[in-house]
Formats: sequence, C-alpha cells, structure tokens
Amino acid sequence: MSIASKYSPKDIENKWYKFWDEKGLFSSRPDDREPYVIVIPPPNVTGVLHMGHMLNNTIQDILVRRARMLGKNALWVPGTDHASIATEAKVVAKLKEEGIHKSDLSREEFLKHAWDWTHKHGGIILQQLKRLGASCDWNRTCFTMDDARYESVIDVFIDLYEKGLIYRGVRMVNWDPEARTAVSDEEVVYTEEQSKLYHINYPIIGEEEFVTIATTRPETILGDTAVCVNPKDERYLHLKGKKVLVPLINREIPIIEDDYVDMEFGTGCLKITPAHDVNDYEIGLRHNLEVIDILNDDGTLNEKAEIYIGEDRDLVRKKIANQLQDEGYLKGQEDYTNKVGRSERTDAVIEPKISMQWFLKMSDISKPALEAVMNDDVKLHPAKFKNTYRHWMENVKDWCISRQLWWGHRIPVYYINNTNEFVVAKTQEEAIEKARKKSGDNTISADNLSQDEDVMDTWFSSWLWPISVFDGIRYPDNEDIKYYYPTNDLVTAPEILFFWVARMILAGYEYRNDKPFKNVYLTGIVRDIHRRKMSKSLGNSPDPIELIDKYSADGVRVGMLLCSPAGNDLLFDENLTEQGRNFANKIWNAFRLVKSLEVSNDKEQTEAAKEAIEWFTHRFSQAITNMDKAYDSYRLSEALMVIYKLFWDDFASWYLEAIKPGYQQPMSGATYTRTLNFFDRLLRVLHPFMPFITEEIWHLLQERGTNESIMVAEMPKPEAYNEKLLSEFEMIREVVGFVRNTRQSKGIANKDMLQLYEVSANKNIRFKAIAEKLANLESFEIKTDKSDGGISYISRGREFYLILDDKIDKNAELAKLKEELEYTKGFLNTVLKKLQNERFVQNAPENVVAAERKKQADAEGKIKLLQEQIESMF
RNA sequence: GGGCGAUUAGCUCAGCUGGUUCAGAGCACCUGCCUUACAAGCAGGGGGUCGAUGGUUCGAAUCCAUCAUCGCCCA
Repeated sequence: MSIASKYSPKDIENKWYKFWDEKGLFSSRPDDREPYVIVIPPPNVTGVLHMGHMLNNTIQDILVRRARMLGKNALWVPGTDHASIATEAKVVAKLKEEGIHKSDLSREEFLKHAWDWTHKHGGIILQQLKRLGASCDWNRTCFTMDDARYESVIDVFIDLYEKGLIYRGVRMVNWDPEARTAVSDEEVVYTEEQSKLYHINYPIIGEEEFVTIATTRPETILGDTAVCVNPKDERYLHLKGKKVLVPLINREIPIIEDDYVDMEFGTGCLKITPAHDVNDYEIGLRHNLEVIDILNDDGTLNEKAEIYIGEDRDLVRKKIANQLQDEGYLKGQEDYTNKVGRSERTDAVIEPKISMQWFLKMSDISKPALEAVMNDDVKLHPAKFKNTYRHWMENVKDWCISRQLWWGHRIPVYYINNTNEFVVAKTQEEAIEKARKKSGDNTISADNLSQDEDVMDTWFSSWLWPISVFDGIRYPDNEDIKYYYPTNDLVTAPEILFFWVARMILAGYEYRNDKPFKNVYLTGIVRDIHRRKMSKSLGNSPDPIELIDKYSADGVRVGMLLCSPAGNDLLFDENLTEQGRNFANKIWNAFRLVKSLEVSNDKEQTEAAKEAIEWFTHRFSQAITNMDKAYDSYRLSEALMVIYKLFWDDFASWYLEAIKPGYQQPMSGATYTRTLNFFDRLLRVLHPFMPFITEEIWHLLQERGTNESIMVAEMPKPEAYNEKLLSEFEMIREVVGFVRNTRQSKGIANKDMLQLYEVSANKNIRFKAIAEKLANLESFEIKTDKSDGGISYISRGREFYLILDDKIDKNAELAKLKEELEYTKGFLNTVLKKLQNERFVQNAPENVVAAERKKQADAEGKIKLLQEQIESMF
C-alpha cells in the first residue's frame, strides 16, 4: 500500500478520541494502584475555549496521560463553574434584548432563564476540550451548581458560621453599579485616567473666609461630613474647632484634624465623605463622623444628596461643577491623572460603598495554608511564587463572600420578621425550627421568615472543588474522597493564585485536614507576539478550534508547549503550531520509511545497523533519563524538547539513515525488529504530548488487539547508559560533520566516495561503519602515520585525515591550519596562565586543576600536530 | 509609596549550591540541494564583551552593592 507523504490528522483524531472514550480508557475508579489525580480548574460554564485554556489543559493532559502510562490509576476530573457575575450579566443582557428587565422577574423566573441559558450554552467548552484530546473522565463531570456541589457550599457556609468564622458586617465594599453587586478587591482593575481636580471653597461659619479643598469628585461633597487638616499644618491652626458649610446644600460640618492628611497634596485640606471613600471611612470611624450615603445601588443619587436626586453620578459631577462655578464656590480646576477602579466584569467605575455583607474571617483559617506552602508541603512551580504567596497570606483580609446577585448559591440565612435577627439553616423547615427556638415564639412560620437575597462569591464554591468533586464535604468518608484526595497536581494561572489556589489550600486543611494537591504548576499568560494579553476586545486571539483544524490537535499541543516554560508568559505565534504540525509530519514520514522496509531472513545484519542499534539503545536511555528529570521538575517544554531532538536529530537523521538499506534492498530481520521496537518506545514517550498521531502509528506499526491502546501502554523506564560510548559516537558525528562540511566547501558531490583515515595506535575505530555510511566513505581505516596526506581534523586528541588528492587547495589549507594553530596557542596560553598561578593550583579543587592540565596536554598535542602538518605541506 | 521578580544570540528562553572548551537550545536568518521517508524536507553556516558600574575571589553569566530599564503584586 502507498501511504501519503503528508500526514492528514482530521479523521484520525476523531477516530481515536471516539475509540478511547468508548473503551472507557478515560475513566477511573478506586483500586489498589497508586492514584494520580488532577481536578480541572473549572472554566466558566457558558464560556468558550480560549488560548489560555488550550495551554492549561494541554499541560494537564500531558501530566495525566504520562501518569496513566506509568501505571498509576490516573484520573482527571472535568467540570465547570457557574461564574455568577459573568453569567448573570449575560443572561440579563440576553433578556434585555428580548425586552425583559431583570426587575420584572421574580427570582425563580430569573433563575429559570439562567438555567435555560446554562443548558443551552453550557458545556460547549468541555466539548471543545475533547478536540484537544483531553483525557478527562467525563462520567465524573461536575458543575459548581449541581446538586451535590450546591449542597456542599451551603453546608460549608453553615459550618463556618457555626464555628464563628462567618459574620455579617458593615463594610466599605467595591460596588459595581452596573452589576449592582459588591466585587472583591481583586476584581477591580485600576487604570490611570484623565480627570480634573476641582478646587472648591467651603465658607467658614462666622467668618468671611473660606477653606479650599481639592477633589476629583465634586458630586460627593453632598455626602461630606467633615473637613480635615493635618494637626501639624501651621496654615490651618486657626481653624481648630471651627465649622464650615458644604456648598450648595449648606450643611454644617466640623473641621477635624488627622495625621492622614498629606500637607503637600492639593490644598492640604481634605473633605471627608465616609460613605464614599475607603480612607474617609476609616477617618470617620476615628472621629465618630456621620455616614451619609448619597448613592442608590445603580449609581444614581438618592434623597440624602438633597439635590440632583435620581440622576446618575457621572452626570451630576458635570452639573455640580457648573453650579459651583456659577455660584462662586469653584476656585479653580486643573487637569489631573488619577487611578480609577473599574469592574473587571462590567467595566463600570467602581463606587466605594457602605453596605451589609457577609465575611469570612481569614486570620486563623489561613495559617495552615500559609505554612503548607512555606514548608513545601504544597509545592509551587516555579517556586518564585512562594514569596508572593507569603506576602498575600500574611496580609490577608477578611473575605467578603456575599454578592448581590441571584445566580449562585443563595445565602442560607433567614431573617425573622424583617429584622436583623436571623438564623442560619439549610432549609426553610430547619429555619423555622431554629427561629422558634431562638425567639421563643412558637408561632413563627414560613411567612415570618425571609431568606437573604444574596448569593455567595463564585470562589466560595470553587475553593471546595478538590473536595466537592468527590463529594467529600457531604460524605467525608466516601470511597472516592478517601482514595483520590489529596490530588497530585493543579495546573492554573498565577493570576488566580489568591482568588482560588490559596483558598483551596485553606479549605483543604479546614475540611480534610490535608492539602488539596501536592504541586501547583503555574502557567504563563498567553500573549500575542507584541506581548499584549490575548483578549476578545483586541481581537488578537486565534480561535483554538480553527487552529486545531489547520494544524491538528497534536500540532497545536506541541506548539503551545514548545515555548512555554513554567511561570513565564507565552508569546503565542502561529508559527509555533506550524512547527508542531511539521514535527507530526516528520514522525509520519519516519513511519513511512519503516513501513516500507523489506525484510529478508537471508540478509545479514550490517555493521552500521549493529552499531546504530547499540548506540541508539544508550542514547534512548540517556534521553528519557533527561526527560524524566525535566518532568519531575515540571519543565514540560524541556521534556518535550528532549524528545523532539531525540526523534528528529537522533532517530530520524542518524539511526534511520544508518540502518536504511540500499535502494530496494531488504534488511535483516534482527535490525527490523529492533527498529520497530525503538519506534514503538519513541511513540510511547511522545504519546503524552501528541496522543493522536502516536496512537495511529502505534496501531499501523504492527498488529494490535482491538482493545489495545498506546494510552495504557507502559511508559519506557530509564536504564543505565554508557556515557563513554555516547561520547565516542559524538566524536564520530563530528568527523562525519567534518567530511560533509569539506564536501560542501569544496563542491564535492555526495555520491563521490572519499577516503578517511585516523592516525592512531589503536586497533579499531568505534562506529566506523556508521561513519562510512553517513559520510559516504570508501574506507575509514587506521594508519600509524599520516604519510598519505589529506586535510586534517583534530579534536579531543584524535587526528583524522581526509584524502582529497588534487582537490586540495594548498594555500587555503595552509591558511586554515595556521589560523587554527594561532587559536590553539592562544588557548594554551590562557590555560598555562591559570596553571602558573600558584593560588589557583592551591585553592581550586583537584578535579578542576586536573581538567586544566588535561586541556594543556590536549592543546600541546594539537599544536604539535598542526605544526607537523604545516611543515609537511611544503 | 511598599514588596517581589526579571534583564544572556534577531525572537522566546535554559544555564542548580561560582570551576569539565560554558557561553547553550528552539525558532528566525544565510548558503547549497526537488539525494530512491519527509521541500511541512536534507546538508552546512554565521550570530552574544551574559543591562551598566564597582566589589568579593586564584577564578563571576552565576555571589554582593549601587544604578538603569521592564514586568507583576499591594497601598
């Protein structure tokens, strides 16, 4: 049969994915083998695959496939999270298009829409992962809002509340007026924006004078409850104890003193608006100031503002600036660049806002999580993230876990008769019972209770993920959790080290008294070649599925990995996937060659083949030893590079060339068998990186059973290898390179056979036959002297001569020899300088000195040879 | 403003506790080849005073200090 010279992956990839899935090769259940577990960082249920996912999941698949082939009971648990803000925003937007406002719907009606949306768009991303070859156990697919996970989250809330770790508090939160919810500090993105600094005069009561304050937000003066100066500021000593009037609304507010005020900034006079600025809020607490919240949840002004009620804050800013100007309060304005916080989700300008929220106390619960990373019980790769982690954990703030949304896990708190009295309970029935007990009022019924309207932060469900996917919250003694927990590796982006990773570790110790995973592999961020983060708005992200269509899943996987060392950003370029595709093609063509080999039992094994087999056996062991080292330190791109070079440079360019019989000639059975065996083992080490093509070729290479798969074939193990033998082969590579180089520079065709000899006292040359074959030599013999002439190659204390007769350009050759002589003399000089330095000889370790002496001897020998040769040229 | 990290070939990166020819890899580039597996290929080649300046040392890309530039996190 003839096999196409170009590998066409499409049908092959679909075929094998289906095969693996149908044979149940992805699934795992507890047994007596050692488990190897990864839980997927759950992507947004309604999201689509982007390049970050591609990188991340490629890495996970490589790890899990390798573990499977190492004989472990490997499990990769897939799933998605409900992404409450993002999903709710999408659903709200979709309803809006249909002319429905969220406020028109009841909670139940809205949730029905949200579930419809989830069922319609949910899980697309998981289907896409299959194209990539992801070997997840799909039977175990989890969702943060499915019954088991939902209940786990509620249980945990109740448990932590009962432990006294969850409390309700008034806090300054980051309010997103668009999403109408609080968002965490981490979800606010600060960027520099152009704005104006307004200087506003506040009349001092009982005087004709003013104090001038500077602000970028004149609309907030309506919420002012003080003006503050630094007590050391001599300019304002006379103001002590006085009061001023807030312009436009003429509210009387005191002048207070606080060290917080920066005397250098603005006028040195600060307006205090406790309801709308975090720092002002703190100052307000210290000075017992009134808190006047002038904003509605949607960012419009409320009646406490007294004027401009119902208008949006942005609009009011301009109007108020104008009014201040008209009424003579505005002393001036200047252009100003300041940092503005915007919501990561909606891009709305974040308003600091006082509100009632639920918090998790972090100080105690975080201690074991900090310790675990510091003592490497949980290892971060690369370890440089330990510092960042410690810094965050040592300054950890209480976690605001409530969100003013409907899509998510509803807070299990029931208020009694619309008061601030509440009970925390899993169900309404339980709540009634608890409420009766708490109030002593046995008439309390469902009508007297109202459940908290808010849901929990999405991270408050995903922090349980490594436990909840095994249902270990609800059933802490079930077989799965006992077998699979703690998991082995977590692969994720450094951006969510605190959001998610740290909190999972925390939850692990709180609920399992053990770490959730042993290693955290932090990938880079995928950027474009201009270092810009890939994003929809920039349109600089390729569609992963299109990439797979174009370059194959194997190609894309290789491409993603080739340039993505752990923790470094990956500058994605389609060029890389092309390289991956080309590699697949190389493997394919190597297979074509092997497949075309004819075997004859009469045929004796050639010397070249014998040598090649011996060499490659050792070379293979060396490479997989290095590969394992790279794997063990989570340097996956390095592991791939080792195998890439092993296959391409060693196997294809040297081994196959060495064993390849003459045109239409058969080869010996022994060589053929060994070659098949090498190919088989190469496919195995390649499999985690390129699952599809390896499976395809593995089946074409020889007859396999209908249930056999390379996916579960045994991974070759590193064996001892002979370094000396390998280094002798490198010598031969050099010599062949020398011959090829000489051919090229002298224009000698490859088919013209040449004679090479080595001047040596030894009896034979190792890997002689390979050299003869690959350099196309008529002979490669040992001679005792160099009387036959030729141009020389001297290296590692060995001398080789290539006979070229009339082809030698004596002058050029002489010049080359002289140049080399000069270089070697210079080199010898530096070595001698070292050796003549007594302090070096005394202080340096013995082996280093010995090495220098060897360098000396080698150089001296080489100089002698070169000189002799130069002389003999005349 | 505080903390962390980086700076090595045109690009992306290796280079562990200073010392084996230690200045490397992949890609890109240049030259020659449609050689009977592969032009998605083969063979060969050029390219870096390791950000700067000082210091420690017999010896520094590697350790220390200062500076410069960049990035990330926090306020």
